[in-house]
Amino acid sequence: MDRKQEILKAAAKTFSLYGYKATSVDQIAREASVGKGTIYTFFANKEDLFQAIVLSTIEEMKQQAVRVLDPSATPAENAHKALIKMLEFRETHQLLARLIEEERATKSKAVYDMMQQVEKAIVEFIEQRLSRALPDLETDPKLLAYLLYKSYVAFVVEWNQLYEQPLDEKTISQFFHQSLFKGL
Amino acid sequence: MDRKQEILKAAAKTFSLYGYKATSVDQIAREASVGKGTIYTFFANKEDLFQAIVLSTIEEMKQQAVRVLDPSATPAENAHKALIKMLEFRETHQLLARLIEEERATKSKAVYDMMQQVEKAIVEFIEQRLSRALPDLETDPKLLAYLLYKSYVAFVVEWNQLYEQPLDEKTISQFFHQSLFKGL
DNA sequence: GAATGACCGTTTTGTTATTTTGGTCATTTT
DNA sequence: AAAATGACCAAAATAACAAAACGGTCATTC
Repeated sequence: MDRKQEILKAAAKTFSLYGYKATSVDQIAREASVGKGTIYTFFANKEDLFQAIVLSTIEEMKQQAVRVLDPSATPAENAHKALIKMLEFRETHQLLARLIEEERATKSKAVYDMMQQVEKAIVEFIEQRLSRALPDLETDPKLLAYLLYKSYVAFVVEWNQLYEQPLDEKTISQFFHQSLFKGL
Repeated sequence: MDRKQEILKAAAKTFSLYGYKATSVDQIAREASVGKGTIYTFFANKEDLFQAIVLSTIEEMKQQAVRVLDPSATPAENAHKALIKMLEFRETHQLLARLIEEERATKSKAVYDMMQQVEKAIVEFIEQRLSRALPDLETDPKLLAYLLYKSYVAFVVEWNQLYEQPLDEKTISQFFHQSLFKGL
């Protein structure tokens, strides 16, 4: 395996384990069995390397979302499935889960920026699927995708932060079909 | 004016000016021209006093929301008006604006809890208006109110955190009538 | 020419001394 | 007698400083 891939692998591992800030470039170099200077021949700086890791994680997430799509299902059902899968990925994937935790605990600009990229990727994915499946929609697909994403986060992730009584997934999907997806 | 009101007035003023954590009980006592001990004859502790201030602020917000309702308007239009007004209040009112800032900058449990109460109050207000205006709704009004609140926050407050291109209020209200309010 | 680690200025962390804080309660004021 | 008060206390926050760790560079090595 070439050195760049070795570095990427080591960085993904250590970032996932300790988070962005708590991982030192020395640590990554040691894990990759590479001199520290070598890292800087492939990446401009620590954040640039971080960016590369996050980008490939986003690709992985999108692939998982594609895999869950069903050509025979309605656009609404596919949007639902894709969103649920991506939100699950966001909370399950070692790196992303670690970054969410790190963002809450500290207030690192770098981590915040990366999580924002993840958000944008999800919205963009939904938007593209939406405008492909429903080409002559009167509403702006970007606004619609953003609304769907924010609504899913609100119900799947944030509901429990505000209310004791948890919300099971059946209730959520039923409610969404009664409200959000009504006009779709 | 009696001492309790004097204390409440002083606390509201200093909390609004310096935030919760940066305001000391001594400071409030001085501002209220009252001995520190007197404060503790009316309130169990600093947070209890804070709570009282926030509760009355919430009442003020709800009153402003009621004032904006129009009996001859549709339930959707009234929900829209009330939400816009309450979100505006949240960002305009000295105390709440200060607390939002404080919550972002530090991670104080007390401030977080209070802002959560504000959120709950907004959702509850919308829920009550909704079930009064539309008594035989097939969807749970609490879920609907929560969806509306979260959607308005997403578009009115959070959109600019993710995208450069700002969203004018006309576009937002038009979009909501095409999507969220379609089934209402 | 690619890889390296000793090296550098800066930032973060650990430590201790000092100050400020929320809350109490014996005393004073009404 | 009841309400008000501020000196007082343990605990928490802050300041000041030393020491360690950090991201990034670059002369040297491979």
